[in-house]
Amino acid sequence: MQISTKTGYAVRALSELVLSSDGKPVSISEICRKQNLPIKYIEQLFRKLKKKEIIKSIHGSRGGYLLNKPISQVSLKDIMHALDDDFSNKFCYGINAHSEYCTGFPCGFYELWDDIKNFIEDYLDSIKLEQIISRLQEKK
Amino acid sequence: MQISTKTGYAVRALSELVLSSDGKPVSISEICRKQNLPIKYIEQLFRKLKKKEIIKSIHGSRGGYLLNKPISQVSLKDIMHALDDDFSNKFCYGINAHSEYCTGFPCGFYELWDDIKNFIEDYLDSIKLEQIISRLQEKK
DNA sequence: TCAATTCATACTAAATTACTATGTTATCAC
DNA sequence: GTGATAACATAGTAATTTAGTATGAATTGA
Repeated sequence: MQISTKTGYAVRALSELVLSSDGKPVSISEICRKQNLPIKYIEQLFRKLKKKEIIKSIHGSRGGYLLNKPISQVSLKDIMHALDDDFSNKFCYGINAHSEYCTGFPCGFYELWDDIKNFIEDYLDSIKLEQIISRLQEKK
Repeated sequence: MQISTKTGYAVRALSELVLSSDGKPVSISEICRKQNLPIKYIEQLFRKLKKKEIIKSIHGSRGGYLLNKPISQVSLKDIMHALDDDFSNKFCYGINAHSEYCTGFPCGFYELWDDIKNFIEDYLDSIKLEQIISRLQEKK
């Protein structure tokens, strides 16, 4: 029950993308230089974010990435889902299905875990990149 | 960002403890037989729960465990904290402190992660063993 | 043509997780 | 007082996950 380093990196990288972009694509190397992040790892994360259409890319020299949606329409939930393919499934069913110690599905606790998952996902979905960035700017 | 198997096991075991106890201590072997859980693993978890005074134990033959608080005063947060020593610290600071890719503490994102941690912890603290057990009984 | 970029896959070291193994100690029933 | 049944304690371990690195190919602008 914690935010992963991966999610933390993606949020830092996406924020930097937004702040550095003035309509032109921003390269991963620029983002990683400014935010002190591992280039090859962020490349992987950005490809996943692109697959989910959170960002788009431009190939070649002077290429890079651009946000594909308004910052008010990209949530922490979106980002986490993009990075972790079966985010939702893992939440309960992944707890102990396939284990000999699982008492079958759905067990008596299923709805509990499902409610928790939904509550937390709704909350994470309410946190948009827009807010994250304006928090950063307030601090300056 | 998911509930661990460990937490799942502890909730199952504690619920079984409450349901099986009529004032007398319930042994781990009985709990694990009824709930299909690994005895030696649950022993470890119960020792941690005892250290945090969620349960108490009685040694020897006919011994076992008893809840140490009313079911209305044991929350999911309490259980998770008992099982995972530095639950809170891990949440943000553990994201990437000590990593060469951490930009220092507190970084511009610290308050974001901290707010998320607090929100989720408050929510988990609102879920009491009492509710968990009454959910189980509704289903019967 | 070259440099800068994204794209793709495979590999890997370290940490974590979910256990098992091997005991010791305490208490009750007989 | 002996044996069974418990909790208590620590060490080990196999599988998985995490957070990367390595090595390259494909694409495009200057």
